Order: sequence, then structure tokens, then C-alpha cells
Amino acid sequence: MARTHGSKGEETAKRIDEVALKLFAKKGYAAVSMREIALEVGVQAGALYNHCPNKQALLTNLLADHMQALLDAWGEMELPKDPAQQLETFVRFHIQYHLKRPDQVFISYMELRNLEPDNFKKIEALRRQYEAIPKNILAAGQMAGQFNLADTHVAAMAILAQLTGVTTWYREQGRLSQQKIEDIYVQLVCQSVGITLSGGH
Amino acid sequence: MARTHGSKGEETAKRIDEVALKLFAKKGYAAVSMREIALEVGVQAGALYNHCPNKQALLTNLLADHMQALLDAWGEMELPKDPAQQLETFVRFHIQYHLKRPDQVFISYMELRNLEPDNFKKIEALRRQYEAIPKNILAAGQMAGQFNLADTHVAAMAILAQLTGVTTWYREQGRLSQQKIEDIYVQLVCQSVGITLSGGH
DNA sequence: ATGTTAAATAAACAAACGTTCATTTAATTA
DNA sequence: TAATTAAATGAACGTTTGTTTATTTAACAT
Repeated sequence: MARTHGSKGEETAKRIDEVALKLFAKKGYAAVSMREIALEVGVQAGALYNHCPNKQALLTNLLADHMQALLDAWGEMELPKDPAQQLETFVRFHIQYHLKRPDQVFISYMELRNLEPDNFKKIEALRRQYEAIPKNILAAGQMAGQFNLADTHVAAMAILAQLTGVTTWYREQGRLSQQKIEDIYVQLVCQSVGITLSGGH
Repeated sequence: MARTHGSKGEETAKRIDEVALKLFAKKGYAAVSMREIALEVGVQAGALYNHCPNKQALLTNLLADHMQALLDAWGEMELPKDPAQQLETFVRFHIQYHLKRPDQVFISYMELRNLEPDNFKKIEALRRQYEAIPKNILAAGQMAGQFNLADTHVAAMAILAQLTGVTTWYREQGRLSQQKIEDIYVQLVCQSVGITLSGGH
């Protein structure tokens, strides 16, 4: 056999990315073979190389695309002026975005060490850009005297960690709706920075 | 050559565990070969099998030992009666224990998916045992009317995530001492559950 | 001193790895 | 319709993988 009936390059390329994402998230980059990806795409291993230069590029592109899309999505949010409201906006944004893309989030945190140095630098830079968002919000709230924080940098990292942690236990059919989880986290985060919400959200 | 001068079984077994821990944490279980471990131990690959049945057992034992030691260490702490003080005790305990064993912590969170089903179940059970600690503290504080939480389960998971997250950015030579970091987190956590410390800690 | 056990070596195993290549066929363009 | 390009196949490449085995030697017990 050779080229199969009805095959289209763009479609295959897309499927490769989807499958790679799914498998990397499930088993880890190093534990997934190109043959395994090919099998799930429905193609022979060699065919993958018509669409990507190598395995490493597959991972790098997935991570870079995710981080860039995350930053772009935040860029399109309109921000309230009040730091407390900004913080709430960020909490909801982060939870919503991450729960919608659990696999991307997972590999972004798990597979950084499997990137070759140059690729790592690129992704790490995007990540720091994202970390700057809560850092700036907290710094603004602290400057304005609205927050009560001993250290805004540590607080930002702590908040990010707890927000991202949602993806480890959230189940679509679980006890709590996504909306409810957001509310719980908003309260938790707002209390942790030392403010209380005025109205009962 | 064969048995080398001065070789002792117990020593080698210990070194294998140490090296495996270090390499698994650095590169991930799947990315580390038995030959790589052997090289760092200073032995041929085949010799590893005098001390462990296979690679999977190496990982399982590391994770089981860590989780059991963690639970034992908590068991030896003496607990104050007041839930707020219990929470502070837990925060400091968790940070201290985890910052002292960054590699163990790392693989405990990263390599669960590389465990075969039976091994996974065992480790997961130990982990849930540990998660029950903050859950129970929060539930007690909430019952006593001292905490202000919308959901104690979610809060417990959030707090655990943010505490464990310390290991991702803490550097021994960094800006903040471990003591100072503990203090920051105690304030953050206490505020997040809805209490404020009486004295200025 | 001798016999036994423990702990290593070195070579080998089949299987799987990422990747390449010549070839074939479908889709597209002229 | 013919020529060209795109997208597959399937076999092969040389490595590397986890693990086993026969053999050798050091450590230990009698």
C-alpha cells in the first residue's frame, strides 16, 4: 500500500498533535513511542515524519502553543480597575481556562524537563510572563493598602499552585459544578490575601 | 572481573536507591535506564538485579517508603487542641518535611502514572491517608465555628497544593530563609481559612 | 584452611526505540 | 489526460532498552 484513499495532510497533522497531547498527558513524554502515536492516529510510524521533524518538536510545539494561547486569552480579558476585582477575574479565568484544557496544563507542568535546553528556555519565558499576571495584581493591591500580604511574590506562587491544583482532583461528574468550585476558590483566595468580599457571592 | 574488593551488599542496595531517587527526580522514571543507574552507582547493570527484582520495584519502593515515612513523621508530632494551632503545626510540618526531601516529593507527584495498577493503588491509599490530615483539621475548625470555609474538602486540597508547590521554586540560597517562608505560608493559610493570628508572628 | 554464600562481571537476549528511505498510490495541477 | 506533488507504506537502520545467565572472585562461617 501507499497513500491511502481520502488522506489529507492537514487533517493528519492535526490528529497527530491531538493524539500526542493525549498520550503525553496520560503516560508521559518519555513513555510514549512514536509507534504508539502512529497507531492511534491510524497510520504507520514513518508517516509521522511527513508532518513533524521529530518527537521533540511535537512536545515543544504543544507546550509553546498552549502557553501562547493562554497568554493571548488573558490579553483579551477586560480588567476591572480594583485589584480585588482583578484578582477575582484572574481566579475565575485561570480555573475556567485550565479545566477546559486539562491535558495541556498537565504536560506544561510535567514535561518541562524533557525539553532540550533551547526549547526549555522559550517555554520558561512564556511561563514567567504568565506568572507576572498575579504578581502584578497582588503588588498593586498591596501598594493600595487593600491586601495584607507578607510577601507578594510568594503569595502569587502559592495562589497559582493552588489554582492549578484543581486539575488534579476535578471530575466533570463530581460533587461540585465548575461554577461552584470557582466560587469556593474566589473566597479562599480573597481571604488569603487579607480581604473579604462585600456581598455574599 | 567478578566481585570487587570491599563490596558490601547493604551499601550497594542503599546506593542504588539513592541514585535511582536522584535520577528519577531529575529526568523522570521512563527516561532513566537501568544502565544509567548502574553507571552512577559504579557497577554493571546486571548487578542491580542482586538487590532489586526490577525497575518497577525500585520506583514503587521509593514512593511507598516516602509516603510511609511522611505519615510516621506526622504521627510523632504532638498536636495542640485548637484547630487553628493544629493548622499552623501542619503547615510548618509539611513545608519542613518537603523542603528537606525535594526529590522524594517530586517523584511522589510526578511518577504515580508510571506505577502498575496494583502498586498505584497502594501508594494512592497512603496519599489519601495524608490528605485526610488537613481535611480533618479544617473540618474540626469549621465545626467549632473558628474557620470560615465554603467547602473544607476543596480547601484542604487547595492548601496542600499551595504548600507542596513551595518545592518548585524554593532555592536554598534564595531570597528567603525556610523559617521566613514558613511564616509567610502560615499567614497565607490562616487568612485563607478565615481566621487571623492574634499575635504578630 | 576449607567450603559456602554473596556480589560482582561480561556477554548475550529479544524487544522496542527514533528515524530514514525507496517505493507506491492518491490528489492536485497543467 | 498527463505530469507533478503530497501522503502514505513497509522494511530497514543502528541504538538502546530491561533482564537473564554463566562465570568469577571476595567475604564469611566452620
